[in-house]
Amino acid sequence: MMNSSLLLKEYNLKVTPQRVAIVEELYSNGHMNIDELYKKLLEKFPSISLATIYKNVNAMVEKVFLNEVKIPEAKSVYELAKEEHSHLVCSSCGKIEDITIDTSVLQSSIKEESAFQIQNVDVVFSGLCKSCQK
Amino acid sequence: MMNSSLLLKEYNLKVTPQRVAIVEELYSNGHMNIDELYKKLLEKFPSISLATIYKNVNAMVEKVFLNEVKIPEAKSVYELAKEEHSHLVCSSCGKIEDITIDTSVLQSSIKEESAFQIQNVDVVFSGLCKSCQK
DNA sequence: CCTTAAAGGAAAATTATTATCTTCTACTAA
DNA sequence: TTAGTAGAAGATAATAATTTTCCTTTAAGG
Repeated sequence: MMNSSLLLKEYNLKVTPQRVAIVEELYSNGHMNIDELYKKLLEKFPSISLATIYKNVNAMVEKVFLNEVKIPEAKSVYELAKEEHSHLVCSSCGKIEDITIDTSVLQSSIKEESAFQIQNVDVVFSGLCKSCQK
Repeated sequence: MMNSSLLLKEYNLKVTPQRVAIVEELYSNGHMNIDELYKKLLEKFPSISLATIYKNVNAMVEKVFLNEVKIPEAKSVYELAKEEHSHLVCSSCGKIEDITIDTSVLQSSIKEESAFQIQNVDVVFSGLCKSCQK
């Protein structure tokens, strides 16, 4: 269970039923693209507009309440912001999982090779999930 | 210097002046998005169509002659396929650099945490390039 | 050369995203 | 509580991005 309204308020987002639904969908599904969100919300709000999805997702990404995750050969998905983590994507069924890995190892190797001042690391693993391995 | 024609042939892509130009632009610029490619090629081929860029880039990606690189908060860029490597992106000026890192460290930590069978890892570092640090 | 499969270009068709406008609703301050 | 208001929703149009179609041209092999 989660308190979506409270969360939205903390991020200075006005609480509306549509926004609450977006948050709850993402909470229970983990990662969804625009289309999936739209189709899901249509069930609850038969007259919801796709523009509403776009506007809200964009607003939430602005506030860093949601993160956009870019996946190789697939549409971007969105997730509720949380501690830093990486992603596992099944190249067969598309399933996405979170995984926590230690990226500090990488950071240090960068320092030696490049003059970049690193602020962030995005890691996406592609492979086969358990059920697609068979 | 490089032999674009030969390369194209090796990938079973018919050699046309437009394709040669795409390869040579990518060879000298490293990473370009569709728009940048289009604008550059327009200089050489004033009547080139944007569809030609799309069709060729897609064809080359299919043949795994080009790779699409998805960058956070930016358009995808394309690069000539080569040994596995990661990317550094300057969040200020957009500059993109290649970097070789050892991702095997990550792979092993996955094995412990997840049932995924990893095939590939994409890593994108975001930060400030040397000249944007000042 | 000649033939042919495939590429280029123009334009149309799709798809994705954003903007505009009106109506409605969540929040604030009296 | 209620009235006022900023901002959200919905409908629709507009714009942008990408793909497809169709016809003409061209690269490559015989």
